[in-house]
Amino acid sequence: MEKVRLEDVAEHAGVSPTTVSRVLNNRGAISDKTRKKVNDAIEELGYFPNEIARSLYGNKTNIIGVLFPNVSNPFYGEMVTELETILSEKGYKVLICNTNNNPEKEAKYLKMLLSNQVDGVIVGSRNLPSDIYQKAHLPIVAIDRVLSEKVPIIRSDNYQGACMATEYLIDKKCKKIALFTGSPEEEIMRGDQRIKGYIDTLEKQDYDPLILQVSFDEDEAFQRKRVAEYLDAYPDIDGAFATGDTLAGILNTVASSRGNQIKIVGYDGTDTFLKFCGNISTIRQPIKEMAQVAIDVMSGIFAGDYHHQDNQEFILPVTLIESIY
Amino acid sequence: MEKVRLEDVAEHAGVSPTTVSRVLNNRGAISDKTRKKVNDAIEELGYFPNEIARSLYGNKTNIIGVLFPNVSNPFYGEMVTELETILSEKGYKVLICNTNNNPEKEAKYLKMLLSNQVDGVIVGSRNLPSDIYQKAHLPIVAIDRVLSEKVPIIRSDNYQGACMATEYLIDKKCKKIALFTGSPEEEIMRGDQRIKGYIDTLEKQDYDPLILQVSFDEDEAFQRKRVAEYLDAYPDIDGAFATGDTLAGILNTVASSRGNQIKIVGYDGTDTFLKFCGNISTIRQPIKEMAQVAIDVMSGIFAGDYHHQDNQEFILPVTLIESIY
DNA sequence: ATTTTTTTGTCATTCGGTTGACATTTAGTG
DNA sequence: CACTAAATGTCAACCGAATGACAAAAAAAT
Repeated sequence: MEKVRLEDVAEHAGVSPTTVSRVLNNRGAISDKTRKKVNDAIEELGYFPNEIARSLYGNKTNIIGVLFPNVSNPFYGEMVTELETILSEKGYKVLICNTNNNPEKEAKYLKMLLSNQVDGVIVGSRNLPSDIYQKAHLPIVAIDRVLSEKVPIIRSDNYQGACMATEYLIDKKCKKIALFTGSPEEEIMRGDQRIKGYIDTLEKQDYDPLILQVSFDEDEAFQRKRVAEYLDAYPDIDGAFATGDTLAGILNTVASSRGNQIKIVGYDGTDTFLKFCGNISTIRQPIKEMAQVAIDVMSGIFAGDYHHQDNQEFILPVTLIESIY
Repeated sequence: MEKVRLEDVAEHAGVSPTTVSRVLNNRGAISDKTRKKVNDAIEELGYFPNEIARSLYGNKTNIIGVLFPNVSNPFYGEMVTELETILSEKGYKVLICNTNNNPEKEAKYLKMLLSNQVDGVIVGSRNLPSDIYQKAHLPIVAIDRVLSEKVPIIRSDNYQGACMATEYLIDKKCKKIALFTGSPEEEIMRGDQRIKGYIDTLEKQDYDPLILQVSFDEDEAFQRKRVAEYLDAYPDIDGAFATGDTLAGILNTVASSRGNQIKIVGYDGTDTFLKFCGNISTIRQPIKEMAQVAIDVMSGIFAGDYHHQDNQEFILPVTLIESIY
């Protein structure tokens, strides 16, 4: 069973290749009769145009590269799902890349995407020196990441979300509100917005901030141990804002197993988290909306009606999801 | 900034296009001096070969299509991550498709993948009449799905897993062990292996099975309500096997909020679930290993050393992960 | 029947790179 | 210096389709 080509269709339909092409692309004048002949032949032979050849000629692949740390993380998984769903409806295909936040991998992937002539890239990963992205000279949008001044960013309102979470804990009469984060020291120093929102809100009300770090790089057992140590060291903690739902989940497991009564607010609010942990409150990022905006912005770049202002940001509002029980 | 082509590299390096091609593909005899000249030119111009053109000529795209219901589901998300990681190391790229178990979407995606000349397809979705996959005439492997007799299946030992889960609950002295499933009626009838394992194990020990259905298609609030109704209707339930972790999570939330003491065992054991819900036991499918086998099988098909036996199955063992606390 | 239109065919070129055949130049050896 | 071997260059065909120009045939209009 050989591959069916346009030429085969032409022969089978008793017309010229050009005519088949005209039917396929709705070009020129074609009688209903021939159109039917051609379509029948396509049907009978099970022909479908070779997109590779089309891409080559047209200098457009309709492929979008999607560069994220890890689709197995529900936040990225849901983001990629939303992106893919919207893009697919627009006739785009999605090449997926899991960088694991590894700079070499990221560079390799970016090069791969360029070699494959993708029409654009959506990046939710980080770590590459910004000039690499600038040199790429390709429509790029970033999700919650600063890539370079030239790359527009779509993100949710991290600062506002952190404030909401912290205020919520204060409202709930928590006396000692800790922050649990997986971010590395340098990021905390650099002024992560979620941490900033937490600190600002607390200080405004004369609470003392307490920042506890639980490295993402360690395995789960170690993270549990670390959390337990913190709870031992600060037994008066009765409220906690975790800057990610994963950490909120771990914290919840550890605290409840020890009988600690701690009100927890997580961050992300993925469907997965809501299903798995319905009893933990969280700040929900509007993933679907972010995906939509990312694609709108990229479409704008395609259309050329995007004026390269530097440091463009699209910030979407977050919502507090209170645990039901 | 125009696109850099092989020809431009040749000109810049002062050699012929053929020589550049020879360097790129390690073909023929080339002196170290020219090789360096060419590589320098490549570097200076920031050239990378157009994979589209290569694919066209070579009749091979090195793209694998990956067809799953939904990457936002942690099981599929982790599966896709593992697949992508392994494939990427082998020089393959991954086109991702979220079918949502929608037959039309699935058909559309399959056609798209064929148009894009993918070298193979890995399917974790279902629902298409098997002849469509047979007609596709392309290397295909399925994950936990029967596509047709011709398509090899990689899955974990669902029956054994269900037995382990049920036995565990019996060991833990549960008296009334219910099964919660999201599978539709017809699938239950058809003899889902997880359900069968549950029933067989119970009956062997003279327990009465109790199968409770919570539709996947409903939203979360509705699922909670449904679960609560079940717990009202059967207040003596003290053990539960949920055929998916999502359901286990919901069940856990509802039960603990009502003060019901129920031992729960879920199914899948994704990293996400283990992190979010460390206090629920589950049956872990060896996702990484399944991904590896799927790719090995596909490589076998590529290499032609795969003899088309019908109904080939690769069944991997599962493990029980007991909640830590 | 003749003139217009409308359809369809022919042909060459393009997209960017690969490859094989063959010619030619350069380098290495005795 | 002659002779062989290694290194490059030239050229054309190819992968599968798209497209523009032009010619030819068929259908519709006068």
